[in-house]
This record gives sequence, structure tokens and C-alpha cells, in this order.
Amino acid sequence: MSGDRQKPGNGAEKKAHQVVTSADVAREAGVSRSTVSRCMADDERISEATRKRVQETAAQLGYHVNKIASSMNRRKSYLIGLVTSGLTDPFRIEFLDCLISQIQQSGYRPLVIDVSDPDQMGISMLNLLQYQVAGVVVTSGSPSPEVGTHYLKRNVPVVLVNRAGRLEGADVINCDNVHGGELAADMLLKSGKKRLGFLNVRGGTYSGNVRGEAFVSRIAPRLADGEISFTSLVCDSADYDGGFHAGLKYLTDRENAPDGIFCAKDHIALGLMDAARFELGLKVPGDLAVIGFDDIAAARQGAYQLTTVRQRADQLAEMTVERLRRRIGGDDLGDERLVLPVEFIRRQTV
Amino acid sequence: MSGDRQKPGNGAEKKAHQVVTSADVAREAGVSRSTVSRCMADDERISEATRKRVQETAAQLGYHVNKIASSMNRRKSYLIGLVTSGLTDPFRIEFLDCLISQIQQSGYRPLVIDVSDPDQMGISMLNLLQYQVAGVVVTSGSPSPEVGTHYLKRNVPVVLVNRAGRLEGADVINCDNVHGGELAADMLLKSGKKRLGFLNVRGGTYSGNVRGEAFVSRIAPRLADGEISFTSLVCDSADYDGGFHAGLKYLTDRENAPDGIFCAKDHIALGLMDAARFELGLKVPGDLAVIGFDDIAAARQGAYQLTTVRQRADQLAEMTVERLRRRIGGDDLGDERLVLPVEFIRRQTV
DNA sequence: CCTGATTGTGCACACGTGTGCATTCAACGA
DNA sequence: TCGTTGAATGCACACGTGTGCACAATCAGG
Repeated sequence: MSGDRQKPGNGAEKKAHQVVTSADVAREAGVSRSTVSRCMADDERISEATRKRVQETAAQLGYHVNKIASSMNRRKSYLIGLVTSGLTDPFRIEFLDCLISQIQQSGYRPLVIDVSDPDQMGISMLNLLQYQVAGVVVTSGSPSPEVGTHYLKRNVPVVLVNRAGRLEGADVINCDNVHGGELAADMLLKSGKKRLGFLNVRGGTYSGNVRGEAFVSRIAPRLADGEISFTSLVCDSADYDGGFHAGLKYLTDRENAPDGIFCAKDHIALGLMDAARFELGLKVPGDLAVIGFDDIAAARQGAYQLTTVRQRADQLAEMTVERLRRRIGGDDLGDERLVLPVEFIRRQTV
Repeated sequence: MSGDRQKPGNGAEKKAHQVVTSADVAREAGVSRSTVSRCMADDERISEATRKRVQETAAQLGYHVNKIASSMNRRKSYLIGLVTSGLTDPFRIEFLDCLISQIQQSGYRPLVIDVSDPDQMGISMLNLLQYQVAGVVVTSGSPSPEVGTHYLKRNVPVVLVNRAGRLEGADVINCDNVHGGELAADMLLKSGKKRLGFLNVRGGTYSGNVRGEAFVSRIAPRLADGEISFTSLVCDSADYDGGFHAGLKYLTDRENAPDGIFCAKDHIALGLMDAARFELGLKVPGDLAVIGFDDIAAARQGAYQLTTVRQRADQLAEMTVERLRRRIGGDDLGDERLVLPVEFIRRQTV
């Protein structure tokens, strides 16, 4: 008999739809539970014959490994925590879409944590630990950097995406914000526009600030010559409405308003364009040139045809998952800053 | 001493960042593990004094209940499976956003399953069972209805959202597609447009078909009188591009093309509008009236100002979570079809 | 002081799995 | 035939929690 404890007194009177366990498979296939476990994990020490027989029995009985029990034993689940703040930012959604799909293909599962409510943020992120997540991806700028350390202390790999800073023992992946800002600057300079502007959300985000700074230092020489002027523009929210209201605010004085604006992200640019075209009657790009950043799906739509700097969400996700998997696998990569190349996409707003 | 098995030989040489268990709290607070467990669950039988003392000790030691172990014991996790197909459909994203936020507030966690790859769909959904999910929300039309039965067999509550059919023992929640279609019909009839059309994706989705049928039966009398004409229009994908190409296809012949189109969903309507305005030079609503369905965020944007039928994602999420929680709590609601009221939003495309 | 009720805790078991170590067995060389 | 080796499998334990039941303590009423 098996050395496992036996159940009290339920010989034949199991519940109707009792879940199938490895013990059931073992009994049916005439092997021990250990062997079943090893067969399911494709352990090399199991002979081809038994492996096949056990796996067939398992399939026949409809057995699937109980991930919860497995996680408990391994002290690591197959879950990967995705920390985001809401599903409103279009680029982040595209990124999450790619990420979820790739995580799933790797045999893991995405556990989404929404930290858009700052009060709940702390406990939300700590709770994540109680699910024994195998790794964490932080896509939101809001959580303070030190939250990562909680995970790292428990040896849970962390990847920060499009975020500031450096974290001991974690990867930080950013797209090439500097080069993107420079590309935008070059394009606006070439376009012949004279009154340039950079539009970002009040207070700024890390990515936005870097893009803006790169933009400014690129145009600095021409600025010094007095050939052009530059204004720093601010909107109240980093989305369509923010861009829209900023448009109303900054573009009413047609003589002095900027005629070439680089936006920290596409979503803002779309709002700005609509305010300019539909509220103020400006022609884009005739009266106003606009450049965005991200290349979200809407930027490609006929209504906008936005000239922008593309960062590819799928590649970003690929890098993220690859790093995470290697760290989960035990590779001791140091703390690194990885940079995803960007690409200038010329459409019809410059 | 406790009756639990004791660990081999680790008196003082614990690992550096060993995780804090309930046993640690018990030892520190001078009570048994059971008491700790009951304190954390706010069991009523525990005296106020001990509860407070234990909870303070727990906080001090940084103890959090291990959800994996807890799930294993209870044979139910605190996870709720969200079955979706990708994150591309704008309305579904808004719905998921609300859903995730509300699920989290209820103390559960969303486990997202992407079934956009039809090959993986089956195993993806079965794997979900191995996480002992407390409940499942199916937001995608693609999985066949019988997948739900797998969950129900295991007593896992299921809620189907904006989907066809009826499932024994599960809730099916839909917005009021019929009324929405009728509202759209009334508006187009009142607008004076004569050549009406309904644009839906090839093959149709459940929701889209119902909306279209309601639309058609509402205009039927006028159709019989010969006052107006109706054409059924088809696009290849249920998104912006689908609508865009459909626009190019159906609207080139300006004399005979429809001049009032009801779209199965906003996202299609946006593409249609752009094709009409920017590729074919039509005026909206002058040459072409457009009505959508959903009232996604983009429909409100200045570039579109789409007249549409609103279904509120937050209310849909609220209903979903409420039903799910009651079923998880053990309420034996039968199988029911719930309907969310819709609202006509008049903007500038009719 | 005894009885019964009430309240607060502890003991022991169960959940389903992975894995180190021991064990079995067949093959093989001497 | 015996000892050795290697492959294949089984045993026993551990993971951290929830909970039924038993038990101790306190209290009220006679």
C-alpha cells in the first residue's frame, strides 16, 4: 500500500464530480503517484513506455495537474503579476495585449493588478506576493521604485518597463526616448516651422521628460541663433482630453501660437489635433505641424494619419518576457538598462 | 508543543528572507496556529483581546496569509478568470477595465485568459480550472457555449457577457440590443434619410445580429410602403479597418449608396466615417448619416462626435460582479438572462 | 459544591503536489 | 555465480493553511 495517509471512510461514495487527482491516475495506471508526477513533468528518468501509458490514462480520466497544489509545493506559482494603472492608455493596452499573449504561450498566466487607486496600491502590490508569483512586470509609473524591492527580497524577479531609474537586481526596459526626441526635432526643424513646442502632462512622466529634453537639446543650436522659438506646453491629463484642452488653451492666438508641436505621446496629440482642426479651424499640417510618440493604432487611422515615433509593443513585450523567463530560470543577470530602438513614421501631420 | 510535524534541524539557521508563516506569528504571540488563522479571518469566536494582539504581532512580523496554501485547503482560490480574446476591441477593454477594478475591490484577483488563438483556446480554458478559480467571466463570443459546462460541472460559477444563448445554471448578461436597434432605426427614419443600411461583420456576432434584426423590423412598415430602401452591408473585420474598407466598397457610387448607416458597433462606425470623409469626400451627416453602438471613448472625441447607442461598461461590470459574488457565496440563482438598459446619445453624425 | 451552558483555544487531520533518497531489477563483465 | 552498474520506480516527507471536534475555563443558578 501507499505510504500516504488514507482518507477516512470514503471507499466508493465519492462526490459526484470529484476532481481527478494524480492518485486516481496512479491507481488506474498501476504506478505510484510519484511516477505520475514525473510523467506529467516529462522527467527524463521515466521510461518511454510508462510515460506514454500514464499520459494516456491521465488524458482518459481528464486529469490536469492542480497548479495550486503544485505552486504550494514549489513555493512558486506559474503566475506573473502585471502591475498597471487602469486600461485607459492606448499604448499600454497594446503592450499588455502582447504581453498577455506571450506570457500565456510561455506556460505562465497573467495576474493583473490595477493600481490606479493610490490608496489601495500598497496593499495590492503586497497581496501579489501572497500568490507566490513567479515574476512581476511593472508597467505603470505610479508605484514608487521601492515596491520592487519587496519582490526582490523574496527572490521574485522584476522587470520595469518604460520607467525611470535603476533597481538593484532588476531589469529596466525603455524604448529609445532620446533618439525619438531627436528624430522629432529633426523633422520639425526640416519642416520650416518656426515656433516649436513640446506638450507634456503637468509634472511630467519619466518617458515624457526624457523625450522633451532630447528634443530641446537637439533644437538648441537653432534656438541660440534666434531662428526659431520654443515653448514648453503643459496639459492636465496625459490623454485625449488633456491634449484637446491644451489645444484650446495654447492655439487660440494664431499669430503667436506654436506652429510645430511635439507631443509626449500619441494620445495627447490626437486631442490636440482635434481641438486645432475642429474647434479652431486650423489646418494640419498647414497651420500646425504635430508629431506624436508611440504609434498607437488610432494614429494610423484616416482621421489622424499622425506622424510619429514608433515603439513596437510586441518587441517590448518580447524583451520583457525573455528577460523575465531567464531570471525565473535562475540566470543571475545583474541589473541592466535595456533600450528598444524606435523608428520614425512619416504620415501627414508635418 | 504543537502537534504539527516539526521541521528537521533548523533551530536558528533559517534562510535569510524566509517567508513569515502563521506558525511564526503563533509562536511570537503565544497562541496556536489555529488561533492565528481564525484571527486573520475575523472569526467571531475569538476574543477581542487575542484578536487584537495577534493581528498586531502579524503586522509587526509582516505576515500575510499565503493565498496559495489557503486556496489549496479551501479548494477554491480567490481568482476570477476573465476569458477574453485579445485587447483590441475598445468596448471590451472599457468593460474589462471596470471589471478588473471591481473584482479587485471585492478582494478577488483577475486572471486573464486570452483565447484569440483558437488552437490554444481549449487548453487555455481547461487550464483555468487548475487554478481553482472561484468564478469565470466569458466576454468573448468565440468560445463555444459548452466550455461553460466544464466549469459548472466543477461548481464554478459562470457569467456570460454579451453572448448568445442560455446556459443551465449560469447568468447571461446582455445590454438591450433590441431596444438599441429600435432607437437607431427611429433616429434614422426621423432624419429623412431614404437609403438605409446596417453594417456588420461577415458572419455576424450575436449582439450585432440582434441589433440588426431589431433595426430591420422597426423600419419594416416604411420599407413596405416603398418610402425607403434597405441594404445589408458586410465588412471583413469587426474593427476600424473593417469599417474603413466597407466604406470604400459601398459608398463610391454616390447616387445609389446608402445615406444612413447603422453600424453594429462604434469601432466599425469610426472606420466607415473616415473612409467616407477623407477618402470619398462625403459630408457627415450631410451626405451620410452614421449611428454606432456602445459609446466608446473615441466616439466622444472631437474628430467623430458619433451619434450612438450607449451601453455603460461600468454598469455591466457591476451586474457581472454582483451576480458572480452571489453565486460564489452559494446563492442558488437559476439560469437567468439579465438585460442592461441602453441610452441613445445624440451627437453630430445624424 | 455540583450541573449545565457558554466561550475561547488547541489538536490533529486534510488539501494535492514535488522530490531526495532508498529500493528493485535487469544487464553485464569477471 | 557473484558483484557492480545503471535505469526505473516507490516511499515518505514537506509545503502552509482551514476547520471539526475536543477540551479547558469561566460563569450562572440551584
